[in-house]
Amino acid sequence: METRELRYFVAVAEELHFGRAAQRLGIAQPPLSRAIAQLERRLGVALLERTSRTVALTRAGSVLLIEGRAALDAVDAADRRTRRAALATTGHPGLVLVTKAGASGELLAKLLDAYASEPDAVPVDVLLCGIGEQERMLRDGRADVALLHRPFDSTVGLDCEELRTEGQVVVLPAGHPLTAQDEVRMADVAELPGLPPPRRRGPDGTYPDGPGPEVRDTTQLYQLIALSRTSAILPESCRADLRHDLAAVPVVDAPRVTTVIAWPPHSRSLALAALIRTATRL
Amino acid sequence: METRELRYFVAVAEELHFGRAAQRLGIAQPPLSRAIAQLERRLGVALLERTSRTVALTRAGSVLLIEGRAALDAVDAADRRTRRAALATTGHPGLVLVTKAGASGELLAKLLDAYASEPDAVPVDVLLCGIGEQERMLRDGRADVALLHRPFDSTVGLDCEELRTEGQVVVLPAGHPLTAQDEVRMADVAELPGLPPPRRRGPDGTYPDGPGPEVRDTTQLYQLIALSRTSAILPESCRADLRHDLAAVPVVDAPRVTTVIAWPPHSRSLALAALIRTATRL
DNA sequence: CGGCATTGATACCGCGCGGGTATCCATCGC
DNA sequence: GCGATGGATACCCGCGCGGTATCAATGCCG
Repeated sequence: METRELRYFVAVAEELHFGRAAQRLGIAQPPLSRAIAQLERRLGVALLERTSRTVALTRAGSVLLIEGRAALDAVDAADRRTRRAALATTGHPGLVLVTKAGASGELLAKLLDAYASEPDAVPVDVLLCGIGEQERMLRDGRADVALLHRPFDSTVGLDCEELRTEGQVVVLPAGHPLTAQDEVRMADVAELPGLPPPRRRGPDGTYPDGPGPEVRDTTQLYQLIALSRTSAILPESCRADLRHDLAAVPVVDAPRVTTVIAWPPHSRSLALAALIRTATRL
Repeated sequence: METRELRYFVAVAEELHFGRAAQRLGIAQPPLSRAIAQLERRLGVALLERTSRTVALTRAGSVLLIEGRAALDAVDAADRRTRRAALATTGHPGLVLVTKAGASGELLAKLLDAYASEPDAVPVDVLLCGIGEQERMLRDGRADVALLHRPFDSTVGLDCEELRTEGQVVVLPAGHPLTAQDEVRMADVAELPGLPPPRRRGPDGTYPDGPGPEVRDTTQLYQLIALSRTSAILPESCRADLRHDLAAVPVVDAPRVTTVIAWPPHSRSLALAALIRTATRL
């Protein structure tokens, strides 16, 4: 099976439309039809149900969609990491660390500081990305290592080490009545009048339904809280860089959040190993 | 990057010889030289150092060897799992479970029994393989789920659940002086005169150096112990199916062994989920 | 119920690329 | 210095990928 065939199939399976898929791939529709037919012939498996008006996935097709995406990510990762390894010999870049924008700020700063003072440290690029994108970044080679937060992020298919766990706080507009208390419980903040919980983008790029505002990153979130449009439950370390017009109150019975450092399972890079060692010794 | 190019490169990188690699791939040597040159040109990266007498990997080449193998495994997995999914609709096979030959016998039997009596169970093929091969089987799609034993097997890059932990025993020829004791310590069995520890095949297919015999599976091992050529430290559950001419003595300070059920991280199969649920409830 | 738009499949064509053979050139061993 | 070894180069052929034109089946509309 060639990656070209996989790319073609994934495009059709995602669009469920040969014309649009062909457009997305930058080829004409007939060669695409032919390529899919040939793939099915070679596999000896029907992947799509076509009714000349509509296209649907068979059971085998769904399997190939999932597995094919993973395989394409692995190929992309091979490409990117090879290119980066070549640059590394000639000098500059080193590791790419990815984390959620606006999370674990001081932990990250401490880690980068400690690592930079190691004898054979290499430059570390920091990449900030949206919620749930880190795993993909690691899998397709855009990043080498990530800071994740359990239980929010899944560490499925990754190697990881725990760095620390912390409680959570509810972040409210300064002056909100609840800020007078020194602690609250989940029940107290589950349904705050006028402050519905924000809706975050899911892994599929869509937002769940509900009354709260859609948020993409922490800056947006803070601004919306300052405007009294929403509230949020966040790890207590967020207090370190909270805006002056926000206040945080510990939520004693919120699930504890574990910050982990995670990396793709087969990495053999010495620089990565040193960074991880530094992180676990913090 | 096409899988054909990856296969070609991996062959050359493993053989470090264009002629032999071409032979292995079933093509002539010149097209192979060209394909590698083209791959290097497209990546913009030197992968091999050629000196017209010898071939060596560059740093980038080593990265591509590791990452490329993983990517090819992922593509193979997509192929195999798709084929199997198609068969599943028409009837017979279901899940493939892989474990080390001769380990966790009764646990496996209990698991298969319990699962078979579930309402919507599918047939489970059991595959036995050598030490350290299971991870590869899961990654390239030859198996769906495995029983592994920590700390011996690595669960890197896999999802898993712990099933049970147990102590270890030293297995000796019946009548050996130590079998008179009801327990021993690691120090007592570290260097048994005349019974050097067996040498097991490593992940790269080679055996470490040392005085002990090479063993590939448990049957061989038992036979060699019965012949007083070696001894072994094994999980205590091995006592259930020990030959009559062997004896086991608990080793009180040996590391405890954890049996885990492991599967590739992105599986979405309902049958697999049911099997795992059954396993964790045992 | 007939015309039209939509959408996937088929027919056919041209060229680029992968693979083959023959050969060259550099290096090593004697 | 000569042959053997091993990778690169030159050249040719045929398959296969991608393109255009067209067909065929289905759903929508009047």
